[in-house]
Amino acid sequence: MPTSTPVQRNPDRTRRRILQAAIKLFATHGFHAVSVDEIVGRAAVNKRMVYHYFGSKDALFEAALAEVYRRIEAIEFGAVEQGSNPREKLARLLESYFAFLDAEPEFTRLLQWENLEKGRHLTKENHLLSKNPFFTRFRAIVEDGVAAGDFRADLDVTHLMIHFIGLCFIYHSNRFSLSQSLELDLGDAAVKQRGLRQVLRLVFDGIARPARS
Amino acid sequence: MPTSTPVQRNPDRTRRRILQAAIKLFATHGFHAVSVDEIVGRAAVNKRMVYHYFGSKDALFEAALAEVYRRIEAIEFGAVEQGSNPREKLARLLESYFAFLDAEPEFTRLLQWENLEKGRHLTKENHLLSKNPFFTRFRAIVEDGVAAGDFRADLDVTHLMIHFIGLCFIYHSNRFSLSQSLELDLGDAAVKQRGLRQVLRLVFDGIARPARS
Amino acid sequence: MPTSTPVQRNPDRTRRRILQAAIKLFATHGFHAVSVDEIVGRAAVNKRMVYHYFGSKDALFEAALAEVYRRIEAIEFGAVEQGSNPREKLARLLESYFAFLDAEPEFTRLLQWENLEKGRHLTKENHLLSKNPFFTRFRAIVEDGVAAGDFRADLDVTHLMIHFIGLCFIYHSNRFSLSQSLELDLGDAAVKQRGLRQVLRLVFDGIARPARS
Amino acid sequence: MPTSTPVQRNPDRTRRRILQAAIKLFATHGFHAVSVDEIVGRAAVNKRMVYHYFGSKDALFEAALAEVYRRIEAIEFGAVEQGSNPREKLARLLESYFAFLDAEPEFTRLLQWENLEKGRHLTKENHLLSKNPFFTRFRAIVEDGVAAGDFRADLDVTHLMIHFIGLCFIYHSNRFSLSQSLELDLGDAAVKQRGLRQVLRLVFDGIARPARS
DNA sequence: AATGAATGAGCTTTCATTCAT
DNA sequence: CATGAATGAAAGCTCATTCAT
Repeated sequence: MPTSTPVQRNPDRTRRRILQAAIKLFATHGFHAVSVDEIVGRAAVNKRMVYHYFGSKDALFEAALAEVYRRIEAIEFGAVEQGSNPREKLARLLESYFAFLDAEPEFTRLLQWENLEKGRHLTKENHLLSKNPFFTRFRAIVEDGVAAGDFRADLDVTHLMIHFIGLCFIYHSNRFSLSQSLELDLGDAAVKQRGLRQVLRLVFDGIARPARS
Repeated sequence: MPTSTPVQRNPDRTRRRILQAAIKLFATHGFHAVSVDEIVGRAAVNKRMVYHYFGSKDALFEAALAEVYRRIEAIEFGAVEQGSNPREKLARLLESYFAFLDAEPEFTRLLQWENLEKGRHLTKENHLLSKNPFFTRFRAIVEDGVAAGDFRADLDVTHLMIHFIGLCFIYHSNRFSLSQSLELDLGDAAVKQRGLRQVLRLVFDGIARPARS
Repeated sequence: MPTSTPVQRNPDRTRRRILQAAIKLFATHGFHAVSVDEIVGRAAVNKRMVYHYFGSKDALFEAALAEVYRRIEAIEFGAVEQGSNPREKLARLLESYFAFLDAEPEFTRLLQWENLEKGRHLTKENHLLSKNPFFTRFRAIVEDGVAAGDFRADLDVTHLMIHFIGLCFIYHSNRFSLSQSLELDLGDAAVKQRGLRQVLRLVFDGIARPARS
Repeated sequence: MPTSTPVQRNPDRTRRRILQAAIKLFATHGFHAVSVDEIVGRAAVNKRMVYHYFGSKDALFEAALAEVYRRIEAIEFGAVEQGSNPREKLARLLESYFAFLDAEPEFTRLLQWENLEKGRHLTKENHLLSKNPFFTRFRAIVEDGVAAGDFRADLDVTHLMIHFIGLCFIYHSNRFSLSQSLELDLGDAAVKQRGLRQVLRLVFDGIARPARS
C-alpha cells in the first residue's frame, strides 16, 4: 500500500530555501533579532527541517555565513586582468571590491554582525585566505608593482590590504551615523562613486601636493 | 534606633547605574542579545526603574548611544595643536582618533550595532556635526593645508574625513574575520601601531614610488 | 523657618480631581482595565494621594460608585408632578428615568460593571432604597393609580419597577450586540425615542388589540 | 517497553479545553480580570498553546464569544410550536428565552462584558441575525398575530423584540444592585418566576385596568 | 522526509502599593 | 499635604527546541 499523502519531497530544495531565508533575514536583522519561526515562515518549510538539516539556529547562521563567503569567489575580475600595469590593475581590483560590497549587502552585513559577535561562528573552513581570490590577487599585484618600481618598497602588503578594505567598508559600516552627521546620504550611488574616485587618488598619491619637478 | 530597612534612595545614582550597565552590555552583545534582566542585574537595581527612568529598552539604548557619543568631546587634542604645520597637525589628529576608538570600545561597538540596525535609535540630538570636535578640527586643518599649498586643492574634505575614519574603523569592524583570514591578530597593540604608521604614510603620500627629482 | 517650596495645597480639589478621573475611566473601561497610573495621570495628581484619600484602588471604585449613585437624586422630576393623573405621572417618570440613563452614562456603565462583578463594591450605605427618589415616587404613583382604579390591582409593584428599569436599560446594556444583530443603531437618538414611545404604549396597554366595546 | 514520557498529543482536545476554560473564566470575571495563566491552569495545557491555536488573548475571547453565541441555536422551542395561537406561542417563546438566559449564564454574562467593552470582539460572523432562531421566530409570530387581529397593528417589531429582551435581561444585568436596593433576591428562582409571570401579563395587556364592558 | 503539536524558560512591560523625603 | 523613587509579582507573549505521528 502506497503512502496515502503524497507529500512533496525535495530535500535539496528544502535545504536551499531555508538557507536563503536565513541569509536574507540574518543579514537584515542580525542573529538575535530573527526567530526560527520567521525563517521557516519565509522559507515556507516545516520548522523541524531546520534542525534536520542544520542542527541548530547557531549552526544555521554558520552555514549562512559560509555561503555568502563563497560569493567572494564570484567577484568579477575581468577588468583587473586588462590593466596594462600594476597601478591600473590595482585600481580595477579596488573598484571590483567596492562594487562587490555594494552588490552583496548580505555578505557585507553578515560579516559585520559576525565581527560584532567576535567571530563566534567563524571556523577555519568557512573562510580561509587561500580560498579568497581577492587576497591572492591583491598580494600578487602589489608585489609586481614593487618589483617593477611602481610602488614603494617599504609597504606592508597585509596592512595595505586592510586599508583598502577599510576604505570600502566604511561606506557601509558607518553609513547611517555618518549620513546623519555629515548630512550626506552615503547610500546614494553618486556619492559613493565620488568617494571611490577620491579613494583611488588617495591610495596612489596621498593628499600631499606633489613637489614641483 | 536605626531604620530597619535602609532602602537606598538616590535617583541620580540609580539612573547612572542603569545607564552604565546598559552601555557595557549593549556594546558587548548588541541590543537584542541583552535582556533587561541582565541590565538590572548588573546595575543592581529594580527592573521597574528602567521603565521609570527611560521608558523602554529601546529608549535606554538610545540614551546609552547618546552618552557614549558625548565621549567624543573628551578626545585629547593637545598634541594636535602642537603640530607646527597642517601635515603634522593632521597626523596628530589621526593618531588621536585612532587612539580614541581603541580606548573607547563602547563607543566603537555601540556605533556599529546601531549602524547595522540602520540607525533606528539615531536622533537629531544625540549626534550632531556641530558638537563633534573631530569633524570641525579636521575640516579646519585640511582647509589650512590646502591654503598653505601643503595639500592638493582638489580634495573633497567630507569624503576625505570618511576615508580617515574608514582607515581607523576597519581595525575594529572587521577585526575577527580579518584576523583569521590574514592570520594576524588585529587586536594586538603592536600590529595596530604598525598599521597606523602605514596609514599615515598612505594618507599623505600614497603608495606610488616618488618620481626621482 | 517657613517651608521652602510653596507647593499648592488644596485637599478638596485633589480629592475631587482623583474621583472625577476615576469615575470617567472606570465607567469607560471597567475596574480591571484601568490602572492607578492612568487615573493619577488624568487627574494630574501624585499617585500617593490615591492611597492617602481612598486607601486602595478598590475603595476608590467604591467611592466612584457611591458618587454616581448620588446623581439619581438629581433626576429632574418637575414634569412628573405636573401630570394630571397617575397614568400621566408614570409616563413622565419613565421618560425622566430613560433620559437620566442617557445623560449619565457614567452611572449607567459603572452600575453594569459592578453588577457583573457581583456587587463586590456595593455597601449598605452607597445605595439604599430610602435614598432613591425614583423608587419612592414610583411606588407612590402606582399605589395611587391602583387606588384610583386606573391600574389593575394585582400588580406586584416591585417587579413592575424592575420591568420599567429593564425596558430602559436594555438600550444601553445590550446596545452593541443588538445594534449589530438588528442592523439598527441603538445609540441613535431618534431610534431611542421611537423605542421609548413604544415602551410607554406597551407598559400601559400591552400589545393585545383592545376588544371592541 | 512503553514510552517513557507519554506526551499527550490531541489537538482537538487541547483546543477544546482551552476554549472551555476561557468561556468559564471570562464569563465569571471578565476579560481583564482573567490571566492567560489562569486559563491554561484550568485547562491544564501549556500556555504556548493558547497562542498556537488562537493567536492572542483577545482572539481567544472572540472565539469564546462566538462559541456561546452558537448556544442560542440550541434553545428548546418545542413548547412554542404547541401554542394554539400567536399569543400562546409568544408567551412560550418568552418563557424559553427567559429560561435560556437562566440556564446559560456564560452566554448572558459574556454578552454583557462584551457590550461594556463596546463590542470590541464582535465580528460579522459570530452573531448574525439570520443564524438567530429566536429573532426569526419572534418576528414570524408577531406578524402572524397582527395578521390574525390578535395584536395591534402599529407595533414596531424590532423594538418590541428589544423590549422583550430587556424584560428578561434586567434580572441578570442589574441583579445585584436591584437585589440590594429592593431587598429582594433576584437570583432566587421563585422570585424570577413571579417576575416572569407579570412580564407576560404586562406584555400582553399592560398595567391599565381593562375598561368595564 | 516531513508535519505541526507541545514544552518550559524567558522576553519586555505593567501592576498596585509603600517608602523616604 | 505632597512628591516621585522603589519594589516584587505578574501580565501577555515569544523563544529555541523536541516529540509523536
